[in-house]
Amino acid sequence: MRNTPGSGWGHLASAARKGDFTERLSPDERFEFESLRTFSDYPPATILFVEQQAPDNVLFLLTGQVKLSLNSSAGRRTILGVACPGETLGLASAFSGSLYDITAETVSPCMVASIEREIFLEFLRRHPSAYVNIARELCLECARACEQVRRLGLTVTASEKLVRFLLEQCVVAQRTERGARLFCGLTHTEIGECIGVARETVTRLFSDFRSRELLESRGSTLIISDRRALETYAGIQ
Amino acid sequence: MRNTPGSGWGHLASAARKGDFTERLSPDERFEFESLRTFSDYPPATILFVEQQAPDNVLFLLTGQVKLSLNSSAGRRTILGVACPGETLGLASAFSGSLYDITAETVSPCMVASIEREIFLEFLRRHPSAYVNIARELCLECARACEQVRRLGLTVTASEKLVRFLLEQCVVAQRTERGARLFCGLTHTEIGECIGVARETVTRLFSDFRSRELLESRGSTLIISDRRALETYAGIQ
DNA sequence: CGTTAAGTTGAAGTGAATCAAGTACCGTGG
DNA sequence: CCACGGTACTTGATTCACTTCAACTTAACG
Repeated sequence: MRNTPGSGWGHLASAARKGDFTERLSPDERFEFESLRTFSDYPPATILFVEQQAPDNVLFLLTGQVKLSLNSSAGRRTILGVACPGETLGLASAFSGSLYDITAETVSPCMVASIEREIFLEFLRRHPSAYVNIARELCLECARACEQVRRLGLTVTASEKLVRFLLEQCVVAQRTERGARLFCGLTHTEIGECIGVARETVTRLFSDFRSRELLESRGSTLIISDRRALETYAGIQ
Repeated sequence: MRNTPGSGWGHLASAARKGDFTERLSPDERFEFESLRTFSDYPPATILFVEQQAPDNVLFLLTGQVKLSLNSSAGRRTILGVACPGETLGLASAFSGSLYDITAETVSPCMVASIEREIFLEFLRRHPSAYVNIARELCLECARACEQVRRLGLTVTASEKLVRFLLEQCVVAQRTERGARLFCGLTHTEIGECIGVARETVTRLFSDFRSRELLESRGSTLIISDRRALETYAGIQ
């Protein structure tokens, strides 16, 4: 289950997440907005910004996937999720001007549009209607953080955590005759960081699920034949 | 440590949190905005809205404290925090129109202003400048959720969780000659739900801390004489 | 083809949950 | 005034799910 660029849930989830800042701008506004942007390309595993850093720019992800995480000084980490093209990155901090509370790291090669914070705020002042988009994006950020609180705070056992996590991913899975088929480009370490359990526990749970024929996994591809069986095994409902 | 109405951290934290929706509205806008509101009074322990409920109204907390939590169908709960006067309640859901992802419950007697969602959105359409306030409030919601992810995901031991939680509260504590003095109107059960540990563990940790003279507690009042000692004991830094 | 990262599996240790029993406190009403 | 019920807090004993450590295999990549 290696971390092949572009193999994350990201590109699939984009349909569900669908952030797009230029939506609902008038053609004029959109033209002006786009003229303010500068573009950068980043290879995989590039840190775009880290916690405690001051936000100088507002970032818009155009292509690629970006891993959003919270890190402790003790080296612990929790992954909030993977941002998809169209999303803004760390907008809550960039807008409010407070230090970033998350870290953003590219997973695949990424193209990012960037606008200097002050210029962006100035644009907003001149075109308040663009705030609709800000608000929508901020709602997405809230929802993402809430999801993570759910994952970490409302689950008891490790298997429940993992099963819930997998079922969340199923909303973007392909339905096949064998069951829901989904592509997970995250390593066991990263899955562990998503749900707050140790790497080895993820491995053990996967092989446990496999031996009980609750799922099949080959490489980054998972096939969940019987959602219901998985749920009941993990003690959900 | 009983739950006396009005004795939560809420009224103290309000200085730090300071949400106020009418800020940065022109006098005219403010007048119109205020004319749209209807008012309600609620006794303590009233549920204002629950998860999965559709947001029909946008709520503004005028007086009192409101506990914000996430609940699982299995009866598990995690408390995000306590909203203070001036804050909007569940704005991310109310604005986006998606089902509430949190539950709001009054802690003390509360006065709440309410505007029908459609009317509120209409007001926004006519006065886009009011979006500044929306965005600011949404940033607060994001920050609160992120804090909770930190509490749940980036701490290892229960004592670390509790110490970090207490130190967070210290930002609004009174400095006395004996140390930081703070008022915590939450029960052990609720503290446990804040940091994700069992009620008994909270009790044990408090008595442990007390016996090591890391803090004093009488009723709802806590005195932390030596922050540094607490931190090192919990393995922080 | 060697080096590094990811995955796998076993054994051991432990922190915290759970269960259980008892105490302290508060308001109410006889 | 005291018995009563309810809630919160306290403490001990037990259990177990998960972490940690360690050794090893497998896969990726220059």
